Amino acid sequence: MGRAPCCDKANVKKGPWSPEEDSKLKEYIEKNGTGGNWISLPQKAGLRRCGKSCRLRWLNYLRPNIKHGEFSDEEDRIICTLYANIGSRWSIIAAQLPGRTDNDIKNYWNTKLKKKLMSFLPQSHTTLLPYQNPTPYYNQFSQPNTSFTTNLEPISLPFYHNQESLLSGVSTSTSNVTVTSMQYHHHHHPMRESLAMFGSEGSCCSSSEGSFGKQEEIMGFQNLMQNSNMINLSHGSDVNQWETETEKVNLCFSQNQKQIPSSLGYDLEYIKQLISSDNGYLSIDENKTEEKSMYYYY
DNA sequence: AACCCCCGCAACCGCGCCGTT
DNA sequence: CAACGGCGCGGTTGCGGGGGT
Repeated sequence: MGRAPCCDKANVKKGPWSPEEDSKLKEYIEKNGTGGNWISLPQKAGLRRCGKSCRLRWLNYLRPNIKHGEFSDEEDRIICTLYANIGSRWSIIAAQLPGRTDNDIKNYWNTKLKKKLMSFLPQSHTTLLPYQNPTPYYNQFSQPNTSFTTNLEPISLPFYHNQESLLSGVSTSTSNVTVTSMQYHHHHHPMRESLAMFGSEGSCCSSSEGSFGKQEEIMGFQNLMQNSNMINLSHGSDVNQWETETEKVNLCFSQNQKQIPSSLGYDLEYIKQLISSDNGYLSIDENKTEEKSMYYYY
């Protein structure tokens, strides 16, 4: 019992777009807009294409102000910073890079940037990563949360799907920008899941048959970021800022009528040790209570 | 010159969410 | 409140071009 196909696959052209198809689509949308209905658009525009295909072609290639070509160092830095914090949420990352599409960034990351970065990653950073049973310590009723600061220009993460699912707030503190986001629980959340891995004994992994899966990659990447000078993920040591963060997170939770799990189960000391080691990037203030630390990451 | 392999990118696909009925 | 249709997202695929042998 699969989902019904979105279009008549038999009568729909697939594969690369011809210049004629491009101009038909462009002309139609420039004249009429998308009409809020991609499914019926191809027929109206005289195209034998699936609506989804038209949408993709328009968004990734035909719409105005699309930037193609080399990514700048600044763009690299933004991509790396955001990937380290939110993972492969390409649409959100793309929203911070005017003219770039999520597809572009995804391809760029997978083919070039990741390799570039991993070439900086010492072997030890991939082998010492504690990969243990990724038992989720959050439960389905908890709203995962991540909070981080960067030295980037202020950015505002877009509300995602709906406000109950994702709350985001941006506040500035001196030269730093603090971002608090809550993401709906179905989506992968690298920080949450990375931390969830730390906690328990156990050896089996149900999520990936490979020896170095997605989460390890992100963890390794976060380690790399911490140990390089590419970005500074340090949290401000300002207590007021911390309080603001906590309030913000609490606000998010109260707005959602959600409960923070009473016992998250991971070894906080270990995490602290890990994160605050080396040159102190992504450091956690020793004065912060365990409870606050939990709020901070969840 | 011919073949093979690798890489990059455009496009496809499946799934989850949301709004509407 | 459930069913349905449409949209958007992230992962994956496959084609074409370029470099190496």
